[in-house]
Amino acid sequence: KKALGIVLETEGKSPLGLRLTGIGLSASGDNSYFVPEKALRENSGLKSAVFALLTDRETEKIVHDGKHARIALAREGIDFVCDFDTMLAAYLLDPSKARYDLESLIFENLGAELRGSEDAGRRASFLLPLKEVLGEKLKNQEMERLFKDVEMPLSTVLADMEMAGIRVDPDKLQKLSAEFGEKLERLTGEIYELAGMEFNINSPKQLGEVLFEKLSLPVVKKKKSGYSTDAEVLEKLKGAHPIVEKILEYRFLMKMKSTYADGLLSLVDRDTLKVYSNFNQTITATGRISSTEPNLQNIPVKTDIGKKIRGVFVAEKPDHVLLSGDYSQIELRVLAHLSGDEKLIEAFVKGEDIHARTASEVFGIPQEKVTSQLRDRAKAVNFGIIYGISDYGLAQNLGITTGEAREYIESYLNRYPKVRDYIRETINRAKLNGYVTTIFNRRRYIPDINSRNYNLRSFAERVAMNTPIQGSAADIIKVAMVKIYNHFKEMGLKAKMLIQVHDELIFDVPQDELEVVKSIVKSDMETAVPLKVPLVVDFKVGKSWEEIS
DNA sequence: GCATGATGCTT
DNA sequence: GCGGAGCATCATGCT
Repeated sequence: KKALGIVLETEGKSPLGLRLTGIGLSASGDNSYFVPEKALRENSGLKSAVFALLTDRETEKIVHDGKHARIALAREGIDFVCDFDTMLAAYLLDPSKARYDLESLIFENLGAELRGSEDAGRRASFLLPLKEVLGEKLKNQEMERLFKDVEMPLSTVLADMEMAGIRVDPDKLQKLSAEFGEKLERLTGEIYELAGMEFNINSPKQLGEVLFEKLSLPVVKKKKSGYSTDAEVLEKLKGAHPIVEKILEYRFLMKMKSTYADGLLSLVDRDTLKVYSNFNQTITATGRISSTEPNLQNIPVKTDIGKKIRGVFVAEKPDHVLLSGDYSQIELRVLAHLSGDEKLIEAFVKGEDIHARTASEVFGIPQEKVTSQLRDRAKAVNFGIIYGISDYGLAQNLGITTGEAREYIESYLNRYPKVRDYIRETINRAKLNGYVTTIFNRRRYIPDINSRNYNLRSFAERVAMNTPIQGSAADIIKVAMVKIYNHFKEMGLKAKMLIQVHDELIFDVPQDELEVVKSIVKSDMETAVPLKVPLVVDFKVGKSWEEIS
């Protein structure tokens, strides 16, 4: 196979406004070419030759940011899939870096310094040598399969998700915004009345002065720059003055209006009535995907008002529905797998209520006698284990003393001894190697693990134990996404993957495809990676995201 | 216009 | 002094 480095010049924002303005090509060493926009706009022989090259099976296509390239070329009618994405390779080699721009990679790996004026052809000439260096490193670190079989194909899946977009109902959003706005106006007046003055409620500084100086409320917590006024503080002050509850409600409604109602409205495409999120593959240190503009991974779900926001996301057409498939307790199942703890494995094999089972174990009572309060505490302990437990954090979360929290943790680790072993071994591995890994050998460096600073070291230890769990769960859902995408394509289905929210996938599905799509998604998600425990996926179907939450 | 802190939303 | 991983908004202070 002949290798070809490709650098696209583009203008505009992805995916709708993205325009191709030039192509740099380099087949080997010093030979590089630049195809300007003018040549791409006319039906020249050059243009068809270049476009043919971009889909040539016999050419190994090397690109920096293949997802972006796929989106840019889709507008030109090209179904572009690259063979080696240097951005993804660099991300796997060190997922904690702030940026993965081509210029830095060329400097770091090849020692060449590019001046700003270099054209796309010249930049393309570095892609082949860069690929050699990064590819060799991936091979040495046993990440070739993660790269070739997971991340590379996933970038195609994500590109198509970004281009698909998600349909919203702007009228519904507009009404919610107005409703929030009216309530906020009323609250603003009431807060000014109770404060005896007007001030900017959105300013933590001014709010702190009103609460703790003018109204003399007790100071619960301080921040670097003064009083803390966060929700945790306000909850404690609830009984002290009627203004506190009003402020809590104001904060909540302001969040709903500014971030969700108005924020979302500003991103709706007026022609398609869709939002086109960016699913970023090289941001998180653990291997998760992130989402921006809009962030579709933090749409409210916990409150009734929040759920109304989800109600604005709808299926694309009248005869389509939204389908969600979400992994049940994937991180605890990954922990059961990684630790090999017999009792934890048994709980999942038997299909038990895992939090109730934990409560039974930790508090030493039969499962039938577990109250909802004890179950909630056990649930917090389970989260604590996943996030890298600290007695302080658990105590904070449950409103108990650190001593009690320490007892809960000890009890848990005594009941699940191999989880204790697993945590100890993981931290030791981090200290020895300087990094931890996931089931697919994804790697994260933990530089502070041997720090003499207790805080830094403790944080690093929590990161060391959390990353293999969160990262392995990310590996699993990524594999599932690639499988599902390929199966949809093979079967010529119209169903489209729209959103990934860490342990959940959302699809737009024509009604008449629902049953076949559901069975594909179920088997691909549940058999994505064989673990020592079963993977269980729950499904919901509805016309809006609210209905499937 | 840009960076940072405080805050709050998700999994 | 602090639970893991993110992103968006507003206020504020700086260039």
